[in-house]
Amino acid sequence: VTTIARVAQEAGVGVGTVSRVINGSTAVSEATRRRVLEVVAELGYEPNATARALSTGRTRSVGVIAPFFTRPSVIERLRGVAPLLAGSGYQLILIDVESAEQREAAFRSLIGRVDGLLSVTIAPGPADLERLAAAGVPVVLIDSTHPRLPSVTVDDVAGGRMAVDHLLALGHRRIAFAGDIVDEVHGSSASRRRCTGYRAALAAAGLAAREELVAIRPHGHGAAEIVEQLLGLDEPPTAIFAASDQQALAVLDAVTDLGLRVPEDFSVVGFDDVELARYAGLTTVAQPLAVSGTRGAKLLLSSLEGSEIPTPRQHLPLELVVRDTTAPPGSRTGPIESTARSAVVERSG
Amino acid sequence: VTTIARVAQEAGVGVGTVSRVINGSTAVSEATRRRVLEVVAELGYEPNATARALSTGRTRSVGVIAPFFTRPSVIERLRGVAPLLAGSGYQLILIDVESAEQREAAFRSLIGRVDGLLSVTIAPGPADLERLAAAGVPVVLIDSTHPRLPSVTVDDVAGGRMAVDHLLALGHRRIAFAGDIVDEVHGSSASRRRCTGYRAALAAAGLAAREELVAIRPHGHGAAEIVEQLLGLDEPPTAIFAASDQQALAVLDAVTDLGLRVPEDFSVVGFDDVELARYAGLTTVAQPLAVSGTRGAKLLLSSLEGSEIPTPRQHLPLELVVRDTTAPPGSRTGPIESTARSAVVERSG
DNA sequence: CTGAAAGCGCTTACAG
DNA sequence: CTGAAAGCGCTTACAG
Repeated sequence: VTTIARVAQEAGVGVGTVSRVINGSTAVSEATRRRVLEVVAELGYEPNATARALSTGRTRSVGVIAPFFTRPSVIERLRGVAPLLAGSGYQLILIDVESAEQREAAFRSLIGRVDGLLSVTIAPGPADLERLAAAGVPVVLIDSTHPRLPSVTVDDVAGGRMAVDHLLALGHRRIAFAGDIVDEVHGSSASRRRCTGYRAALAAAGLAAREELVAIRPHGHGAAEIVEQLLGLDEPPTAIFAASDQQALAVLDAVTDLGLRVPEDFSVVGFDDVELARYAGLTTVAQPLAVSGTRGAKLLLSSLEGSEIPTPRQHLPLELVVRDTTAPPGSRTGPIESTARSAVVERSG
Repeated sequence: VTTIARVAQEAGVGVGTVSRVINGSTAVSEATRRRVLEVVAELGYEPNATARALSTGRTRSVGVIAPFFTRPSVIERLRGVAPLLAGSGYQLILIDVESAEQREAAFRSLIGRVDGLLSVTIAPGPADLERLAAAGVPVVLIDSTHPRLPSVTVDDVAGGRMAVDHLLALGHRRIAFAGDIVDEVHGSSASRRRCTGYRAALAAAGLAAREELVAIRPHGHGAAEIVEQLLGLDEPPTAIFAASDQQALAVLDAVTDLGLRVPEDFSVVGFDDVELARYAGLTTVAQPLAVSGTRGAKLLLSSLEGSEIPTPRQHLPLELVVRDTTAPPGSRTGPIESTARSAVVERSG
């Protein structure tokens, strides 16, 4: 591998001079500049980014931390950040967090590796935050907040209310909630906030919250189980609000497998408005995912440039998108028949 | 920020000793080991990855290069690689290529930044390849091949044949092809190979290829235009094979917007079997995307460990998945009516 | 305008 | 078992 020393030798100059022409310093005579550039091209020299980073203290890359970054909602956020980053000359280091240990390691492993951090859904703990601050690494949060960090979020509580208000307006009275589990890996308190909105909407309608209608599961898993359980109740719900489209889509599948028709027999509302939701015809609370990425990236880029951030805590609007999975409650009110139930048992077996 | 020197000073030892305990060298007395570890914890010391990389020549990270990595098909491939990489302790550096310049810079920018490279769809050029080889950076290709590089691919030509054979078996005779444009950014010769399969299937059926039925466009764009053009022909096609699900889905939308019913009036076959395809009920040629990522990652990890790679060129199986967008050709044979056409004009205006 | 040298924060033979 | 020192490949004051 050709190094700067090799180039310097070949061009008959000092390494400092080579460094200067590479970095576009003006203090170089046109003649030497030309000669050095010639040698660089000839040798196909490319400066070692690691050495450069160590020397300058700048890595020219930003880290993006996200739990399960291949989830559709995260990807749609990334669709917003990638172009901005690419345009700014920063490299994108993606840290996928899929376990508690990875979450633990994520923030510390990035110190000295990145100039800035974009953290989706999860936020650094106090210790990491201090380290990050000491290292001068700006952090921007997407889908979570922190008293001392810029963030771009959405009003999840209001979103939850929107979803349930829609169901209430259709005439539903027994409305279930399917939430994502909140653990240290996912850290999705968004699900919890949406549940708060769910409860608030019910309360505002004068309806008592019924705990047997609230089901919390790891995201995307156990939907069949949830549905089976809910529909097995003496007074089964006629509709469900899922804290994410992923969850909602899984519920939709499970309900359909049970032989119920959506929305005639059962209504489903999701959250996010992921691309899939459109194809599935899912009624959902839409949040501008790509925009959240763009905004987050912009905030980070500003911090990186040392600019003042005028509005460090940005809120994005929510919108209810009514499609084909919600309707007034149908005639079916009792528990589902045994044949349908046996279908579930088969499935989970 | 605390450095190794600070820790050494605080612990009253040399930096070499600190380094040794951090790296688990056995040649350290239990007493000093304990003391150093104490100081490390107390100061919250984390070794600087950049300095470490420069010193050892190993970055402990691998680069993944992909054009438009947020495309569903690429994401599904990444779903295969992320867990493997995370499990191996390698960091994932993602290089999104969205322009010719980025493609140009992608490979060279990674030298000295990564220990290995996973390249999706695009392959390094001769110059980059040489540099990579000189730097000792192993490269593995996914969805493309190179005489000197390990790769995991699929038989696109055969896939194209499968799609068209299906359409032929249904009775279609005028079958169009919608391909992704092949440029230096995307470099998707997959589309071209699938077109080869398309032609081969037609030829095998004794049908002449009609060039006016072959449309090549940038992926995901211009589907409406393609459809309008095709259906405006004197002898319009009754079916289309799209080189990707993304393309197929766009075609589907365009056809539906024209007031045609799918599959009664028009059949559509895609390629990939992306998650969306299932929800859209798209008939498609399924390729194991996640598996391609897993295999690629495995190959790379093996190279990184210096192991011999038994089968450097892996082929994954293809499978036709028949869903709701294909059926025997219906009665509609003439050009579409003017009312329907005006709808298109509106749309593109 | 240019070279020699120090320094970035580690690791690792080399002595002892 | 441990310290001092060289070296990784750059950048950047500092002299000249």
